[in-house]
Amino acid sequence: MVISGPRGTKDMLPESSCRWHYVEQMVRDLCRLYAYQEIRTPIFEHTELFLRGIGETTDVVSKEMYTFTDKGKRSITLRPENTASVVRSFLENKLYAEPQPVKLYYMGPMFRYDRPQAGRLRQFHQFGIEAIGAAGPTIDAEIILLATDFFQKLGLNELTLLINSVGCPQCRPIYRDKLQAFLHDKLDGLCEDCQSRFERNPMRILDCKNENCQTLSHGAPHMTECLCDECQGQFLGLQTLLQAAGITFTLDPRLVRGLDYYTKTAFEIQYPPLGAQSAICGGGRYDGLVEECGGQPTPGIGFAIGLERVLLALEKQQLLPDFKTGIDVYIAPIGDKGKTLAFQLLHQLRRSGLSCDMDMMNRSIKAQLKRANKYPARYVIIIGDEEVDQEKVMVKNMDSGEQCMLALQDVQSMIAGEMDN
RNA sequence: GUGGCUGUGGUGAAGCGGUUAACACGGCGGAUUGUGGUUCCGUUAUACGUGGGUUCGAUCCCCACCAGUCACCCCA
Repeated sequence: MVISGPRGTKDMLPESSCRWHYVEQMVRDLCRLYAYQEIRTPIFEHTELFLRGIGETTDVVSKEMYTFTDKGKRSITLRPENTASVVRSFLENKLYAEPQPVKLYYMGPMFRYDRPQAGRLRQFHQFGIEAIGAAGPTIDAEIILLATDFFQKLGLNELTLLINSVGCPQCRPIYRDKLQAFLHDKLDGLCEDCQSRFERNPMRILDCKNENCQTLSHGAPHMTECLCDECQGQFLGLQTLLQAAGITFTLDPRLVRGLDYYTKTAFEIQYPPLGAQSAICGGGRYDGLVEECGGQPTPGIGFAIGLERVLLALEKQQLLPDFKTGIDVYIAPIGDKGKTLAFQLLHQLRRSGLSCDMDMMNRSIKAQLKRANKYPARYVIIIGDEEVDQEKVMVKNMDSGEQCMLALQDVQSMIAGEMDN
């Protein structure tokens, strides 16, 4: 019986890993452009970090974490997202002592115990940005721009940018009260989910897809109508900057992020053709998180992009380039005498920087040429008894079909020379 | 976690109570003597997701489980 991989995980086979390299390279180039540096935090953390950082009542923490007890009886959790870890690392490594803001990016696997679906895996990969230490709307705008730039560079259009403000500890409670007051006498008409949301997170009720709930919540006050001066300033400032940068966005008063730590700016980028998993990027400000994790009050903002979803979108739009699998030289020995020489030549050519392979299957010359063609290989070097005796090899150009006998020591320079043209 | 749909070889797929379980692609080999990409020929493969049940008999019917998928939930 063959053992299968765990549910919700995926192997990245050679063809797909080329795609990952492509996207990852884009990430690295872009982050360099925007002056963000890579941080790599552990894949597991003390469970406590996520409980405190993300919030115990959130779905992610309450039902989606991979938590286990290690041999030292510590409660350990595979990271479901990376912001809490980055903030932990920021504090632990005293990055607050470095020039502010600290601009970091990360890429790597995250884990959530969810029911798998296309675009939703239990081990999935995110590229994320965290800018810690700056409060104003400029950094918010920069981060949103970085995200939209990323998608644009990949050629991805048809994206929707939604922005909202979720307020701060000053104004959110006031709004919450107002909203609850509005919904109070409608409570019985709401769906089961929404009834439980009423206490836990009433803002989510506005987001419910249930028709009845939609009707009942119609006319409810919006967070953005209740923002305090500071939050209002931040929100308007961001919009001005985005407009100045020529970014089109949609104000979505119902946009709420799922993690407790978000304050003020919240945004999401969607790619609608992906269906239910259309959220391809989500982010926002988390001004209270650093303090929550035991540091000085420090503002921060970040986003995370789901790379599997990006890849799905690129596939759908046929935006993935052809990745070359070809090699420079395939060496085809005929007979035992040729093999040793072939192996020597293989090694020598590789050391000179040419990508090479040779037959290891004892195939006929014909089959070897077929193999070389499949790579495809630009040159095939044939080494039979004749060649060995004459200390020469046959070099065949697979594009033109031309071939010539060359002395061993001339092979590398001949190929290198031709390839330069 | 809830509900719907699906599950045949490496891949795409026919068959739907009794079949040597098609076909295509791929893989491998060959079409004389040491030469590829097209074509032709041959060959290959532990294929009916797993476990029960109904039946004389199950790939086909029923149940459970597993997995995928879609939607919900949530989110990237």
